[in-house]
Amino acid sequence: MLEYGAAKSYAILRRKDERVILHFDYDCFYASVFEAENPALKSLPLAVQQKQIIVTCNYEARRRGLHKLQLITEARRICPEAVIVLGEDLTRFRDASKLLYTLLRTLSSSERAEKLGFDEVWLDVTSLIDENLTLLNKNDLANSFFQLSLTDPTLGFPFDATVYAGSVFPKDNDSSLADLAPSEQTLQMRLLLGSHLANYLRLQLEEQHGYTSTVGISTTKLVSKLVGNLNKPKGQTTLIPPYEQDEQHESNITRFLDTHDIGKIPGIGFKLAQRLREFVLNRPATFDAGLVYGGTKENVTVGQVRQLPGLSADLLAKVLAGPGTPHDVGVKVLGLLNGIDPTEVSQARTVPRQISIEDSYLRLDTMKELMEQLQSLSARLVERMRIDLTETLDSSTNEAVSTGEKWKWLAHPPTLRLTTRPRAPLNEDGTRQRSFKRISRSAPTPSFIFSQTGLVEVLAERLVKEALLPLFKKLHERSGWNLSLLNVAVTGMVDEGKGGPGRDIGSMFRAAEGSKKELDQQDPFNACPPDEDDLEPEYEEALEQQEFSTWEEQEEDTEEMEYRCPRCGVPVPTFARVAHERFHSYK
DNA sequence: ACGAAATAG
DNA sequence: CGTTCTATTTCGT
Repeated sequence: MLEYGAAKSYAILRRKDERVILHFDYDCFYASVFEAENPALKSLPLAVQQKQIIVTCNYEARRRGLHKLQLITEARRICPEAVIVLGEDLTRFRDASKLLYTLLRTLSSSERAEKLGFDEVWLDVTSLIDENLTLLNKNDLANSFFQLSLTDPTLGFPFDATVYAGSVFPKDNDSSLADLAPSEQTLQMRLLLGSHLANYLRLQLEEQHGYTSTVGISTTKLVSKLVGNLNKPKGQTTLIPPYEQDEQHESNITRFLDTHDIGKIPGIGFKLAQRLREFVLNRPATFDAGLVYGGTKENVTVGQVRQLPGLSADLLAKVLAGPGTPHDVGVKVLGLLNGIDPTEVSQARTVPRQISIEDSYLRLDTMKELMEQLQSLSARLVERMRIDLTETLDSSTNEAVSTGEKWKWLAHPPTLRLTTRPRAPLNEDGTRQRSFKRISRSAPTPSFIFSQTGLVEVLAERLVKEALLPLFKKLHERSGWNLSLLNVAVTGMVDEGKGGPGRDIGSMFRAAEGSKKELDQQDPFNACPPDEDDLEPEYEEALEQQEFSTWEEQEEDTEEMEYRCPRCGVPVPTFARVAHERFHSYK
């Protein structure tokens, strides 16, 4: 954790490129979901509509002049033969997103798999890459085999380790491997392995579920996400070394980032970009309204900011200061400009942190209409909670029989929140404020909404009366409200039944991929494996799930062939492999 | 803990 | 660029 050299008032940035991170972006995701449901659509121009706009369209439609955020009327005029489907119900997208995410997480055995929206996933595949680095036969790199599993050496794919899979940046790569410093050569090999893993995973997404994707491969979330954009759709790009700048080489990271508009950098949003542009251009804020699609705008690049004389974290902190700005923006942004991003790919969660349902209105100013809308939003919220926060109980288990319950809550959100956006709030003096800001109030979540017997509609009605109306009164004590938005949310969910390591399927994978160094330091003479009776109850469930999710691809191999643990050499029967791995992973 | 703000798809 | 409907993180209190 030494990305930033320690210093009081200024920070010295240091590269740290010890990870391999893949960033997946599913191509025109919404359109692909409809194509997966109905493959006949693949050859047709297909667009997905929400309200009055095309939110995305397939590449056949793009060839005919359709594009994102296009008005339906315009789309119809330009391409009357286009198939336009409604995509306002997000359920199918949420389901497809989960399916693909599960495949990526399972195949890469990655503890760290982070979703952004429905169509992006980061994988930190460092452990898997480093394992495979040690398995390479340097005398026959062209005929390498990438092992996806520590326990099953046959699970994986052959590949040619003398070349990258897919595209690289920079293309005109003139520096040969031998020119690079040893650390850069290692990085080169790790990224090369990453490119082949990415290629394999893209193939699996397409073969198993029919989705094409675009991938970026590098050492940080920042760069992996940006570099993927160079070859889309259905492509992948690896940002190749050198990453570190020295006398002979310019850093490819800097070379790549410097041409980007400042606002294109993830983490530099609208506000920060505006302040940076203003600072570089040395003139008051530039307007940002009224731009036509594809129109020009003030272009300030990462390179322009990065190369400003006297630039420091302190200077950036002063430039970027404002209400709500994080205190470490200076260091963070200076890092981003230099392609340094220590942000970890976060662990897979079993439940989201919050669920919210909202709707917007042209006018909402009567109590009757308010009650109806709160009722509708509440019902949708309870439905979503039952989908996203529960796990269906197997009717054959004891638990279901003893409790008579149909499902188990995976989380109990402690907080209920009501948010509104007043359209023209009336002050005491009768003047009008123009604001699109949201205001909210929250309260403890009433426990009755976790009822398994209550009808959604009934629970929703009670939620409105007992919890939401009091919150609404807190928000709008004075009369004369007129709302343009209502939002009802439950927040603060934490993964339950996940008290410590080894208590969920995710950490089983994590354990199985734990760092090689640690595993090698285990005492090889320890007795193993432990009796199944000694395992925690969660083990059985985890074993079943793991078998299902990682071993189902094997077509044969149902024979009892003897398998010896690669760590300690003891024979381990198939059914006990997970337990055995676990034994090694925890001291 | 609560409410707002910033960022992102 | 905007908007809509989300979701996450972080700030100040």
